[in-house]
Amino acid sequence: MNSNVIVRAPLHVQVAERLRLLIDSGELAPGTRLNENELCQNMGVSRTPLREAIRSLATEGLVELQPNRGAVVSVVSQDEVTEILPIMASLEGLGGRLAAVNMQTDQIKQIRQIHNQMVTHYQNNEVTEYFETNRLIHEFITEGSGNQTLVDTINSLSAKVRRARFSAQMTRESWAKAVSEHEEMITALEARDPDRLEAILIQHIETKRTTILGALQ
Amino acid sequence: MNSNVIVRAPLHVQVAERLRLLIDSGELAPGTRLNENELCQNMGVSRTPLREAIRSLATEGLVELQPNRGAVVSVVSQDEVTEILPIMASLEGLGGRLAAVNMQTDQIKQIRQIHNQMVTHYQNNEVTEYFETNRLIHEFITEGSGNQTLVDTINSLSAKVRRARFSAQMTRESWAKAVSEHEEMITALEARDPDRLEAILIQHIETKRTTILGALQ
DNA sequence: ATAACGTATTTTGTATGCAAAATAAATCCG
DNA sequence: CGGATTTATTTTGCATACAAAATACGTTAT
Repeated sequence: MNSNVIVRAPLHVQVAERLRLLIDSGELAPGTRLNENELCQNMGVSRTPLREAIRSLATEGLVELQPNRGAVVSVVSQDEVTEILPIMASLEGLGGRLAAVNMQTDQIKQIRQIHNQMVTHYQNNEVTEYFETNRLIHEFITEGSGNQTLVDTINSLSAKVRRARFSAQMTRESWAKAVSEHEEMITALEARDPDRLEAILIQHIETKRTTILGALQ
Repeated sequence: MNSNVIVRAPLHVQVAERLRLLIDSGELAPGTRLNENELCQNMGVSRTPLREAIRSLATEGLVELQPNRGAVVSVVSQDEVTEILPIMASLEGLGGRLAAVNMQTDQIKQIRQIHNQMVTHYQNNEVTEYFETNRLIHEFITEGSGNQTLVDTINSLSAKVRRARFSAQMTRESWAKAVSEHEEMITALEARDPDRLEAILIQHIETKRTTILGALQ
Protein backbone atom coordinates (compact mmCIF):
# COMPACT_ATOMS: atom_id res chain seq x y z
CA MET A 1 0.00 0.00 0.00
CA ASN A 2 2.88 2.28 0.82
CA SER A 3 5.89 3.02 -1.31
CA ASN A 4 7.68 5.08 1.32
CA VAL A 5 9.85 2.13 2.09
CA ILE A 6 12.87 3.08 4.07
CA VAL A 7 15.75 1.17 2.62
CA ARG A 8 18.80 1.63 4.72
CA ALA A 9 21.77 0.83 2.56
CA PRO A 10 23.34 -2.56 3.21
CA LEU A 11 26.45 -2.49 5.35
CA HIS A 12 28.79 -3.35 2.52
CA VAL A 13 27.55 -0.36 0.56
CA GLN A 14 28.04 1.98 3.51
CA VAL A 15 31.48 0.54 4.10
CA ALA A 16 32.39 0.98 0.44
CA GLU A 17 31.26 4.58 0.60
CA ARG A 18 33.31 5.22 3.70
CA LEU A 19 36.38 3.59 2.17
CA ARG A 20 36.00 5.61 -1.00
CA LEU A 21 35.94 8.75 1.12
CA LEU A 22 39.03 7.71 3.05
CA ILE A 23 40.91 7.01 -0.16
CA ASP A 24 39.73 10.13 -1.92
CA SER A 25 40.64 12.34 1.01
CA GLY A 26 44.09 10.83 1.08
CA GLU A 27 43.67 9.43 4.58
CA LEU A 28 44.34 6.09 2.98
CA ALA A 29 47.27 7.07 0.82
CA PRO A 30 48.11 5.27 -2.42
CA GLY A 31 50.13 2.17 -1.69
CA THR A 32 48.65 1.64 1.77
CA ARG A 33 47.83 -1.97 2.62
CA LEU A 34 44.27 -2.47 3.77
CA ASN A 35 44.33 -4.53 6.94
CA GLU A 36 40.97 -6.19 7.30
CA ASN A 37 40.97 -6.68 11.06
CA GLU A 38 42.12 -3.15 11.65
CA LEU A 39 39.48 -1.64 9.41
CA CYS A 40 36.81 -3.89 10.92
CA GLN A 41 37.56 -2.67 14.41
CA ASN A 42 37.72 0.89 13.18
CA MET A 43 34.35 0.75 11.51
CA GLY A 44 32.69 -1.67 13.89
CA VAL A 45 31.68 -4.22 11.30
CA SER A 46 32.64 -7.79 10.66
CA ARG A 47 34.95 -8.87 7.89
CA THR A 48 32.27 -10.12 5.52
CA PRO A 49 30.73 -6.78 4.53
CA LEU A 50 34.17 -5.14 4.62
CA ARG A 51 35.54 -7.68 2.17
CA GLU A 52 32.55 -7.30 -0.11
CA ALA A 53 33.16 -3.56 -0.11
CA ILE A 54 36.83 -4.02 -0.90
CA ARG A 55 35.90 -6.21 -3.88
CA SER A 56 33.70 -3.44 -5.16
CA LEU A 57 36.44 -0.87 -4.85
CA ALA A 58 38.76 -3.23 -6.67
CA THR A 59 36.53 -3.37 -9.74
CA GLU A 60 36.28 0.41 -9.54
CA GLY A 61 40.04 0.51 -9.67
CA LEU A 62 40.46 2.29 -6.35
CA VAL A 63 42.29 -0.60 -4.75
CA GLU A 64 44.27 -3.45 -6.18
CA LEU A 65 43.87 -7.03 -5.00
CA GLN A 66 46.93 -9.15 -4.39
CA PRO A 67 45.96 -12.80 -4.00
CA ASN A 68 46.51 -13.98 -0.45
CA ARG A 69 48.05 -10.66 0.38
CA GLY A 70 45.07 -8.42 0.63
CA ALA A 71 44.35 -5.13 -1.04
CA VAL A 72 46.40 -1.99 -1.42
CA VAL A 73 45.20 1.47 -2.34
CA SER A 74 46.10 1.67 -6.00
CA VAL A 75 48.66 4.20 -7.07
CA VAL A 76 47.78 6.34 -10.04
CA SER A 77 50.88 6.35 -12.18
CA GLN A 78 52.00 9.12 -14.45
CA ASP A 79 51.43 6.78 -17.38
CA GLU A 80 47.84 6.24 -16.36
CA VAL A 81 47.17 9.96 -16.08
CA THR A 82 48.74 10.40 -19.50
CA GLU A 83 46.32 7.81 -20.80
CA ILE A 84 43.30 9.30 -19.08
CA LEU A 85 43.62 12.92 -20.15
CA PRO A 86 42.98 12.50 -23.89
CA ILE A 87 39.98 10.34 -23.03
CA MET A 88 38.62 13.02 -20.74
CA ALA A 89 39.23 15.62 -23.43
CA SER A 90 37.23 13.62 -25.90
CA LEU A 91 34.39 12.97 -23.47
CA GLU A 92 34.18 16.45 -22.01
CA GLY A 93 34.21 17.77 -25.55
CA LEU A 94 31.24 15.59 -26.36
CA GLY A 95 29.53 16.62 -23.13
CA GLY A 96 29.98 20.29 -23.91
CA ARG A 97 28.71 19.83 -27.43
CA LEU A 98 25.54 18.23 -26.12
CA ALA A 99 25.20 20.69 -23.26
CA ALA A 100 25.35 23.68 -25.60
CA VAL A 101 22.24 22.34 -27.27
CA ASN A 102 20.39 20.78 -24.36
CA MET A 103 20.93 23.01 -21.36
CA GLN A 104 18.22 25.29 -20.08
CA THR A 105 19.00 28.98 -20.16
CA ASP A 106 18.63 29.36 -16.41
CA GLN A 107 21.05 26.48 -15.88
CA ILE A 108 23.59 28.35 -17.97
CA LYS A 109 23.01 31.43 -15.84
CA GLN A 110 23.69 29.34 -12.78
CA ILE A 111 26.98 28.21 -14.28
CA ARG A 112 27.90 31.81 -14.99
CA GLN A 113 27.39 32.55 -11.30
CA ILE A 114 29.56 29.68 -10.16
CA HIS A 115 32.13 30.80 -12.67
CA ASN A 116 32.15 34.28 -11.14
CA GLN A 117 32.69 32.74 -7.72
CA MET A 118 35.55 30.76 -9.14
CA VAL A 119 37.20 33.84 -10.55
CA THR A 120 36.94 35.50 -7.15
CA HIS A 121 38.61 32.51 -5.52
CA TYR A 122 41.31 32.73 -8.16
CA GLN A 123 41.90 36.40 -7.45
CA ASN A 124 42.00 35.75 -3.71
CA ASN A 125 44.40 32.89 -4.26
CA GLU A 126 42.05 30.45 -2.52
CA VAL A 127 43.26 27.22 -4.07
CA THR A 128 40.93 24.70 -2.46
CA GLU A 129 37.82 26.74 -3.12
CA TYR A 130 38.97 27.40 -6.66
CA PHE A 131 39.33 23.73 -7.42
CA GLU A 132 35.98 22.92 -5.91
CA THR A 133 34.10 25.54 -7.95
CA ASN A 134 36.14 24.51 -10.98
CA ARG A 135 35.12 20.90 -10.53
CA LEU A 136 31.53 21.99 -10.05
CA ILE A 137 31.44 23.86 -13.35
CA HIS A 138 32.76 20.91 -15.30
CA GLU A 139 30.27 18.67 -13.55
CA PHE A 140 27.38 21.01 -14.35
CA ILE A 141 28.31 21.25 -18.01
CA THR A 142 28.69 17.51 -18.31
CA GLU A 143 25.39 16.97 -16.59
CA GLY A 144 23.89 19.50 -18.95
CA SER A 145 24.52 17.01 -21.71
CA GLY A 146 21.60 15.01 -20.35
CA ASN A 147 23.66 11.85 -20.77
CA GLN A 148 24.00 10.13 -17.40
CA THR A 149 26.30 7.40 -18.72
CA LEU A 150 28.62 10.11 -19.97
CA VAL A 151 28.55 11.79 -16.57
CA ASP A 152 29.41 8.53 -14.81
CA THR A 153 32.18 7.68 -17.23
CA ILE A 154 33.82 11.08 -16.92
CA ASN A 155 33.48 11.07 -13.14
CA SER A 156 35.20 7.76 -12.70
CA LEU A 157 38.10 8.88 -14.87
CA SER A 158 38.21 12.30 -13.26
CA ALA A 159 38.43 10.75 -9.81
CA LYS A 160 41.63 8.98 -10.73
CA VAL A 161 43.29 12.12 -12.01
CA ARG A 162 42.20 14.01 -8.94
CA ARG A 163 43.63 11.32 -6.73
CA ALA A 164 47.03 11.92 -8.28
CA ARG A 165 46.91 15.37 -6.66
CA PHE A 166 48.66 17.74 -8.95
CA SER A 167 46.52 20.62 -7.74
CA ALA A 168 49.14 22.03 -5.46
CA GLN A 169 51.83 22.26 -8.09
CA MET A 170 49.95 24.60 -10.40
CA THR A 171 52.03 27.54 -11.57
CA ARG A 172 50.69 31.07 -11.64
CA GLU A 173 50.62 31.23 -15.43
CA SER A 174 48.92 27.88 -16.05
CA TRP A 175 46.37 28.89 -13.49
CA ALA A 176 45.73 32.16 -15.29
CA LYS A 177 45.37 30.31 -18.56
CA ALA A 178 42.90 27.87 -17.05
CA VAL A 179 40.77 30.73 -15.76
CA SER A 180 40.71 32.51 -19.09
CA GLU A 181 39.76 29.26 -20.83
CA HIS A 182 36.90 28.93 -18.39
CA GLU A 183 35.75 32.40 -19.31
CA GLU A 184 35.68 31.32 -22.96
CA MET A 185 33.81 28.16 -22.05
CA ILE A 186 30.99 30.03 -20.41
CA THR A 187 30.82 32.49 -23.28
CA ALA A 188 30.53 29.67 -25.80
CA LEU A 189 27.87 28.06 -23.66
CA GLU A 190 25.87 31.26 -23.46
CA ALA A 191 26.18 31.58 -27.22
CA ARG A 192 25.07 27.93 -27.46
CA ASP A 193 27.92 27.19 -29.80
CA PRO A 194 28.60 23.43 -29.61
CA ASP A 195 31.65 23.39 -31.89
CA ARG A 196 33.32 26.19 -30.04
CA LEU A 197 32.57 24.81 -26.58
CA GLU A 198 33.84 21.41 -27.61
CA ALA A 199 37.06 22.89 -28.94
CA ILE A 200 37.65 24.92 -25.80
CA LEU A 201 37.02 21.98 -23.50
CA ILE A 202 39.48 19.87 -25.43
CA GLN A 203 42.02 22.68 -25.38
CA HIS A 204 41.37 23.14 -21.66
CA ILE A 205 42.34 19.57 -20.93
CA GLU A 206 45.40 19.96 -23.10
CA THR A 207 46.41 22.83 -20.81
CA LYS A 208 45.78 20.59 -17.84
CA ARG A 209 47.97 17.93 -19.40
CA THR A 210 50.84 20.35 -19.87
CA THR A 211 50.50 21.54 -16.29
CA ILE A 212 50.39 18.05 -14.87
CA LEU A 213 53.25 16.63 -16.86
CA GLY A 214 55.27 19.74 -16.16
CA ALA A 215 54.72 19.23 -12.45
CA LEU A 216 55.52 15.54 -12.60
CA GLN A 217 59.06 15.19 -13.87
CA MET B 1 65.07 -16.73 -5.37
CA ASN B 2 62.31 -17.65 -7.71
CA SER B 3 59.76 -15.35 -9.25
CA ASN B 4 57.88 -18.08 -11.08
CA VAL B 5 55.15 -17.86 -8.50
CA ILE B 6 52.00 -19.58 -9.60
CA VAL B 7 49.10 -17.41 -8.52
CA ARG B 8 45.86 -19.20 -9.02
CA ALA B 9 43.13 -16.60 -9.13
CA PRO B 10 41.06 -16.28 -5.96
CA LEU B 11 37.73 -18.03 -6.05
CA HIS B 12 35.68 -14.85 -6.10
CA VAL B 13 37.55 -13.74 -9.22
CA GLN B 14 36.90 -17.04 -10.95
CA VAL B 15 33.26 -16.90 -9.94
CA ALA B 16 32.95 -13.34 -11.23
CA GLU B 17 34.44 -14.43 -14.53
CA ARG B 18 32.04 -17.31 -14.84
CA LEU B 19 29.07 -15.11 -13.98
CA ARG B 20 30.16 -12.53 -16.53
CA LEU B 21 30.23 -15.28 -19.12
CA LEU B 22 26.80 -16.54 -18.16
CA ILE B 23 25.36 -13.05 -18.39
CA ASP B 24 27.13 -12.19 -21.59
CA SER B 25 26.03 -15.40 -23.26
CA GLY B 26 22.46 -14.73 -22.28
CA GLU B 27 22.19 -17.86 -20.17
CA LEU B 28 21.41 -15.48 -17.37
CA ALA B 29 19.00 -13.21 -19.18
CA PRO B 30 18.44 -9.57 -18.20
CA GLY B 31 15.99 -9.36 -15.34
CA THR B 32 16.86 -12.76 -13.91
CA ARG B 33 17.11 -12.89 -10.14
CA LEU B 34 20.40 -14.34 -8.92
CA ASN B 35 19.61 -16.97 -6.34
CA GLU B 36 22.66 -17.38 -4.18
CA ASN B 37 22.06 -20.92 -2.97
CA GLU B 38 21.25 -22.13 -6.43
CA LEU B 39 24.37 -20.59 -7.96
CA CYS B 40 26.48 -21.89 -5.08
CA GLN B 41 25.36 -25.45 -5.68
CA ASN B 42 25.80 -25.01 -9.39
CA MET B 43 29.35 -23.77 -9.13
CA GLY B 44 30.33 -25.74 -6.07
CA VAL B 45 31.43 -22.81 -3.96
CA SER B 46 30.17 -21.30 -0.75
CA ARG B 47 28.18 -18.11 -0.59
CA THR B 48 31.04 -15.91 0.56
CA PRO B 49 33.07 -15.85 -2.68
CA LEU B 50 29.89 -15.85 -4.71
CA ARG B 51 28.61 -12.78 -2.95
CA GLU B 52 31.94 -11.03 -3.34
CA ALA B 53 31.76 -11.75 -7.06
CA ILE B 54 28.23 -10.41 -7.27
CA ARG B 55 29.36 -7.17 -5.62
CA SER B 56 32.03 -6.81 -8.26
CA LEU B 57 29.57 -7.33 -11.06
CA ALA B 58 27.32 -4.76 -9.46
CA THR B 59 29.97 -2.06 -9.62
CA GLU B 60 30.61 -3.10 -13.21
CA GLY B 61 26.92 -2.52 -13.84
CA LEU B 62 26.20 -6.06 -14.99
CA VAL B 63 23.85 -6.75 -12.12
CA GLU B 64 21.77 -4.52 -9.91
CA LEU B 65 21.57 -4.91 -6.15
CA GLN B 66 18.23 -4.71 -4.42
CA PRO B 67 18.65 -4.42 -0.65
CA ASN B 68 17.43 -7.56 1.09
CA ARG B 69 16.24 -8.85 -2.21
CA GLY B 70 19.41 -9.93 -3.87
CA ALA B 71 20.73 -9.11 -7.29
CA VAL B 72 19.13 -9.17 -10.72
CA VAL B 73 20.85 -9.18 -14.07
CA SER B 74 20.56 -5.58 -15.15
CA VAL B 75 18.47 -4.81 -18.17
CA VAL B 76 20.02 -2.57 -20.76
CA SER B 77 17.32 -0.14 -21.74
CA GLN B 78 16.92 1.53 -25.08
CA ASP B 79 17.64 4.84 -23.36
CA GLU B 80 20.91 3.54 -22.05
CA VAL B 81 21.99 2.31 -25.45
CA THR B 82 21.06 5.68 -26.88
CA GLU B 83 23.32 7.26 -24.28
CA ILE B 84 26.18 4.88 -24.85
CA LEU B 85 26.50 5.08 -28.62
CA PRO B 86 27.67 8.69 -28.93
CA ILE B 87 30.18 8.00 -26.18
CA MET B 88 31.50 4.99 -28.05
CA ALA B 89 31.65 7.03 -31.24
CA SER B 90 33.75 9.63 -29.53
CA LEU B 91 36.06 7.09 -27.91
CA GLU B 92 36.47 4.83 -30.92
CA GLY B 93 37.18 7.92 -32.95
CA LEU B 94 39.93 8.86 -30.56
CA GLY B 95 41.22 5.29 -30.56
CA GLY B 96 41.38 5.20 -34.36
CA ARG B 97 43.12 8.54 -34.46
CA LEU B 98 45.81 7.27 -32.13
CA ALA B 99 46.01 3.88 -33.82
CA ALA B 100 46.60 5.43 -37.23
CA VAL B 101 49.75 6.97 -35.81
CA ASN B 102 50.91 4.30 -33.39
CA MET B 103 50.16 0.95 -34.97
CA GLN B 104 52.92 -1.19 -36.45
CA THR B 105 52.63 -1.91 -40.13
CA ASP B 106 52.42 -5.66 -39.61
CA GLN B 107 49.61 -5.16 -37.13
CA ILE B 108 47.71 -3.26 -39.81
CA LYS B 109 48.32 -6.13 -42.21
CA GLN B 110 46.89 -8.48 -39.62
CA ILE B 111 43.76 -6.36 -39.39
CA ARG B 112 43.43 -6.41 -43.15
CA GLN B 113 43.44 -10.21 -42.98
CA ILE B 114 40.76 -10.33 -40.31
CA HIS B 115 38.79 -7.85 -42.36
CA ASN B 116 38.98 -10.16 -45.38
CA GLN B 117 37.71 -13.01 -43.23
CA MET B 118 34.87 -10.81 -42.09
CA VAL B 119 33.89 -9.99 -45.65
CA THR B 120 33.81 -13.70 -46.45
CA HIS B 121 31.54 -14.33 -43.49
CA TYR B 122 29.33 -11.50 -44.71
CA GLN B 123 29.12 -12.99 -48.18
CA ASN B 124 28.35 -16.43 -46.76
CA ASN B 125 25.72 -14.91 -44.52
CA GLU B 126 27.44 -16.29 -41.41
CA VAL B 127 26.10 -13.86 -38.85
CA THR B 128 27.78 -15.11 -35.69
CA GLU B 129 31.20 -15.36 -37.30
CA TYR B 130 30.70 -11.96 -38.90
CA PHE B 131 30.00 -10.30 -35.58
CA GLU B 132 32.94 -12.00 -33.94
CA THR B 133 35.44 -10.88 -36.58
CA ASN B 134 33.80 -7.46 -36.59
CA ARG B 135 34.28 -7.16 -32.85
CA LEU B 136 37.85 -8.35 -33.24
CA ILE B 137 38.70 -5.63 -35.74
CA HIS B 138 37.33 -2.89 -33.53
CA GLU B 139 39.22 -4.36 -30.59
CA PHE B 140 42.47 -4.50 -32.55
CA ILE B 141 42.19 -0.93 -33.74
CA THR B 142 41.41 0.31 -30.26
CA GLU B 143 44.30 -1.64 -28.83
CA GLY B 144 46.46 -0.15 -31.54
CA SER B 145 45.96 3.18 -29.83
CA GLY B 146 48.33 1.98 -27.15
CA ASN B 147 45.99 3.40 -24.53
CA GLN B 148 44.90 0.61 -22.21
CA THR B 149 42.52 2.80 -20.22
CA LEU B 150 40.79 3.67 -23.47
CA VAL B 151 40.53 -0.02 -24.35
CA ASP B 152 39.00 -0.84 -20.97
CA THR B 153 36.55 2.05 -21.11
CA ILE B 154 35.33 1.15 -24.58
CA ASN B 155 35.08 -2.53 -23.73
CA SER B 156 32.90 -1.96 -20.72
CA LEU B 157 30.54 0.25 -22.74
CA SER B 158 30.61 -2.10 -25.70
CA ALA B 159 29.66 -5.03 -23.50
CA LYS B 160 26.44 -3.30 -22.51
CA VAL B 161 25.42 -2.59 -26.07
CA ARG B 162 26.22 -6.15 -27.09
CA ARG B 163 24.13 -7.43 -24.23
CA ALA B 164 21.14 -5.63 -25.67
CA ARG B 165 21.41 -8.04 -28.64
CA PHE B 166 20.36 -6.18 -31.72
CA SER B 167 22.59 -8.34 -33.88
CA ALA B 168 19.80 -10.54 -35.09
CA GLN B 169 17.66 -7.71 -36.35
CA MET B 170 20.20 -6.30 -38.79
CA THR B 171 18.73 -5.62 -42.21
CA ARG B 172 20.52 -6.59 -45.38
CA GLU B 173 21.21 -2.98 -46.36
CA SER B 174 22.52 -1.79 -43.01
CA TRP B 175 24.75 -4.83 -43.01
CA ALA B 176 26.11 -3.95 -46.45
CA LYS B 177 26.74 -0.41 -45.31
CA ALA B 178 28.60 -1.57 -42.25
CA VAL B 179 30.84 -3.78 -44.36
CA SER B 180 31.68 -1.00 -46.80
CA GLU B 181 32.46 1.32 -43.88
CA HIS B 182 34.81 -1.30 -42.58
CA GLU B 183 36.55 -1.41 -45.93
CA GLU B 184 37.05 2.36 -45.68
CA MET B 185 38.33 2.01 -42.14
CA ILE B 186 41.08 -0.37 -43.11
CA THR B 187 42.02 1.78 -46.09
CA ALA B 188 42.34 4.85 -43.88
CA LEU B 189 44.39 2.84 -41.42
CA GLU B 190 46.73 1.62 -44.15
CA ALA B 191 47.07 5.20 -45.32
CA ARG B 192 47.75 6.18 -41.69
CA ASP B 193 45.23 8.96 -41.96
CA PRO B 194 44.03 9.78 -38.41
CA ASP B 195 41.43 12.37 -39.37
CA ARG B 196 39.84 10.09 -41.92
CA LEU B 197 39.85 7.03 -39.70
CA GLU B 198 38.34 9.00 -36.85
CA ALA B 199 35.60 10.34 -39.10
CA ILE B 200 34.77 6.89 -40.47
CA LEU B 201 34.64 5.30 -37.02
CA ILE B 202 32.27 7.98 -35.81
CA GLN B 203 30.14 7.57 -38.93
CA HIS B 204 30.24 3.81 -38.44
CA ILE B 205 28.71 4.08 -35.01
CA GLU B 206 26.12 6.47 -36.36
CA THR B 207 25.15 3.70 -38.77
CA LYS B 208 24.99 1.31 -35.87
CA ARG B 209 22.74 3.73 -34.01
CA THR B 210 20.33 3.95 -36.92
CA THR B 211 20.26 0.17 -37.22
CA ILE B 212 19.66 -0.37 -33.56
CA LEU B 213 17.00 2.25 -33.11
CA GLY B 214 15.33 1.05 -36.27
CA ALA B 215 15.19 -2.45 -34.85
CA LEU B 216 13.94 -1.30 -31.49
CA GLN B 217 10.63 0.45 -32.00
C1' DA C 1 -14.37 -17.34 -4.61
C1' DT C 2 -11.44 -13.87 -2.97
C1' DA C 3 -9.32 -10.67 0.15
C1' DA C 4 -6.90 -10.31 4.35
C1' DC C 5 -4.40 -12.09 7.89
C1' DG C 6 -1.06 -15.04 10.16
C1' DT C 7 2.31 -18.69 9.87
C1' DA C 8 5.99 -21.38 7.60
C1' DT C 9 9.69 -21.40 4.40
C1' DT C 10 13.01 -19.46 1.73
C1' DT C 11 16.53 -16.06 0.94
C1' DT C 12 19.42 -12.52 2.04
C1' DG C 13 22.66 -10.03 5.39
C1' DT C 14 26.13 -10.34 8.79
C1' DA C 15 29.12 -12.62 12.10
C1' DT C 16 32.11 -16.15 13.39
C1' DG C 17 35.30 -20.13 12.83
C1' DC C 18 38.81 -22.77 10.69
C1' DA C 19 42.46 -23.77 7.23
C1' DA C 20 46.07 -22.06 4.21
C1' DA C 21 49.16 -18.71 3.00
C1' DA C 22 52.19 -14.98 4.16
C1' DT C 23 54.84 -12.37 7.39
C1' DA C 24 57.53 -11.91 11.53
C1' DA C 25 60.36 -13.91 15.04
C1' DA C 26 63.53 -17.04 16.80
C1' DT C 27 66.89 -20.49 16.42
C1' DC C 28 70.71 -22.64 14.40
C1' DC C 29 74.89 -22.93 11.77
C1' DG C 30 78.77 -20.93 9.26
C1' DC D 1 78.15 -11.42 13.90
C1' DG D 2 75.44 -12.54 9.55
C1' DG D 3 72.71 -15.44 6.82
C1' DA D 4 69.75 -19.27 6.30
C1' DT D 5 66.22 -22.25 8.19
C1' DT D 6 62.68 -23.41 11.21
C1' DT D 7 58.93 -22.04 14.21
C1' DA D 8 55.40 -18.86 15.76
C1' DT D 9 52.14 -15.26 14.71
C1' DT D 10 49.43 -12.73 11.87
C1' DT D 11 46.45 -12.21 7.92
C1' DT D 12 43.89 -13.66 4.27
C1' DG D 13 40.49 -16.94 1.96
C1' DC D 14 36.64 -19.71 2.31
C1' DA D 15 32.88 -22.12 4.65
C1' DT D 16 29.43 -22.36 7.90
C1' DA D 17 26.01 -20.58 11.31
C1' DC D 18 22.65 -17.57 12.88
C1' DA D 19 19.46 -13.45 12.57
C1' DA D 20 16.44 -10.55 9.90
C1' DA D 21 13.91 -9.72 6.04
C1' DA D 22 11.13 -11.16 2.24
C1' DT D 23 8.35 -14.50 -0.09
C1' DA D 24 5.16 -18.30 -0.28
C1' DC D 25 1.58 -20.78 1.73
C1' DG D 26 -2.54 -21.84 4.07
C1' DT D 27 -6.34 -20.50 6.79
C1' DT D 28 -10.19 -17.80 7.91
C1' DA D 29 -13.72 -14.53 7.19
C1' DT D 30 -16.50 -11.94 4.21
